[in-house]
Amino acid sequence: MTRFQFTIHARDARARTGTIAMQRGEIATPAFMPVGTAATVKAMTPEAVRATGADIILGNTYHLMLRPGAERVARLGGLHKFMNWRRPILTDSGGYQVMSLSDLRKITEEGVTFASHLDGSRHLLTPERSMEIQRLLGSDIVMAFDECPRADQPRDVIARSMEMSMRWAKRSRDAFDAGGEHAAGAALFGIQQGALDEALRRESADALAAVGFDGYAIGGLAVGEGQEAMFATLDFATGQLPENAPRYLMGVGKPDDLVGAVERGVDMFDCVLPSRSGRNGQAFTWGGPLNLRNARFAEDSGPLDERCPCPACASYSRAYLHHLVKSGEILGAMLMTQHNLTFYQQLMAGMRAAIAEGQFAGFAAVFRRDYLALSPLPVGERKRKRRDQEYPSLTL
RNA sequence: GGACAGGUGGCCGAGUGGUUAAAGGCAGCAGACUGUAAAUCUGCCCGUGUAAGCGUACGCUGGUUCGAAUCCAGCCCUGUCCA
Repeated sequence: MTRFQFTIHARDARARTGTIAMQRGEIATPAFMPVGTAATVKAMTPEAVRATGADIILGNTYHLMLRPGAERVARLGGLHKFMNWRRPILTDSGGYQVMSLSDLRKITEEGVTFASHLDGSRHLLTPERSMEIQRLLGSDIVMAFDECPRADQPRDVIARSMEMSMRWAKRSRDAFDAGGEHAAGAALFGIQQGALDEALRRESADALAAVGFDGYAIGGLAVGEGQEAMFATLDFATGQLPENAPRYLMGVGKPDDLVGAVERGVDMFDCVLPSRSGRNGQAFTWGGPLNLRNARFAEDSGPLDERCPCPACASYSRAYLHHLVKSGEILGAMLMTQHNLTFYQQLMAGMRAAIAEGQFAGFAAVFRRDYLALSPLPVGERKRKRRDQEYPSLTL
């Protein structure tokens, strides 16, 4: 029985492609993991999620703890059975909610007390309780409980936060290991912190390596610092982490973020963007993002993306999707999410193939040429220019 | 024919003498979204102008007033009810 095994098949400069083998299935890396916070990838059936090419999805400790409750999920046979996703599930520990719900929580060395965003009830999340919840859910990849701080904090705040997260990482390790049967079959990932600071990232990476984890996540990025700063951090952060374990960049990102991060040695990603943006009318394509609410799509009979194999592109026009999105129809959210998740998986598959063939640099260059355009114009100008090129007859 | 009620910006709808180019919602036009408090949020939305500003505007016409979407008169139109 395969508990957790990461095999690197090929390297191309700093990029790698490989396989994570687990009890519930294999994960091809670099991998993108759709986010299913509340035991559902919103607007998608699990069958449809799998059809996009996803090998693994996320669930969330904080949200499932509040509703329906980890103990209830356990009584119902675990998260996989509950939501009918039989492949691997990674559960975030609740660390992100320490930031995103910062108005509703209080942090101490012991842990974080949340006032539920649902009913105000108080819940103490500690490394130990987070491990217990993730065990009750039946998670395949358990994330250590951390504090994800905002990147714009002073260095000493970031340092203290990181140091506490490292103490919590050790507590997470100990609590996870006490998990008996679950611990024998699941994997535990530690999370590096330290914001944009190389020395703090180094310190964090060393602390995690000393404890020992199955995989290493890079946390605390894509929290408003901008792509340039994020890439500058990844330039040193991936190299600080163990070479033979998967590196997981949490919460990232936009398609061009993924390409740049894989280029810098990242193996795994998760992000709400393809699913949330899909619900909000934005489609990702090889030619860049499109806002399907825009009037220019009202009579565009072509598919979202010529090269996309998803059902939304095979059978429906931009005009129809424009109509569905403008009308607030549920089907619009479904088809847009289906497309975006498929596009993300196609992008990952393309990167994996390019790395295997030693052609990653060329792949990245072509991707950027089409997705971002060559022009060094500011984003707004660049978008306008691309639009003008793509739809000359509809330009106002 | 009569009695009530009412006619406000693309639509619905506040406003009953000055702080009103006129609340709010919808529609429309854009933008944002990165380990999901999100099928969400933000901006614009009479014309012209980069802007200050200027012009026009609350059914129509006239009147009262320093000042009218708001008060008065006549007319036109809509709804409900009675003949």
